[in-house]
Amino acid sequence: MPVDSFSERVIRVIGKIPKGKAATYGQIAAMVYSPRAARMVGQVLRHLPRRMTAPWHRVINSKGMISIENLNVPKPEQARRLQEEGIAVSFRDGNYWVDLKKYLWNPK
DNA sequence: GGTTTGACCCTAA
DNA sequence: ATTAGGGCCAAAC
Repeated sequence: MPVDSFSERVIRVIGKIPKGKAATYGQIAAMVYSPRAARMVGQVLRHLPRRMTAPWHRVINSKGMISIENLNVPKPEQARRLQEEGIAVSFRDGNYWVDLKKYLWNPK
């Protein structure tokens, strides 16, 4: 029996993000019925196994910035993965940015 | 068990 | 417009 843990729900929701779109942490938190647990979403991804095929790279913060740093996965890799999906990523002030107006996932 | 910790977000100054 | 501070809540310790 699979446990209906917060982590499982988060991973499940991330798997639904369509290619070429991006979602924010807060957005995902809201979708798992814990609108204030945005930070937790990041905590889940922090412990994500490397073999995970889930599109974790489509998750960014509310400003459209890639928040990753000094973890097992470097920022440039996430930026490149997004670009490969057709998402424009710009580099500003030492960080990568995505235009949320264009690429934010609009779930139903 | 309690305490600490964040891939964050929102508000106020 | 930018910056600073506090809240959040589940997982890790």
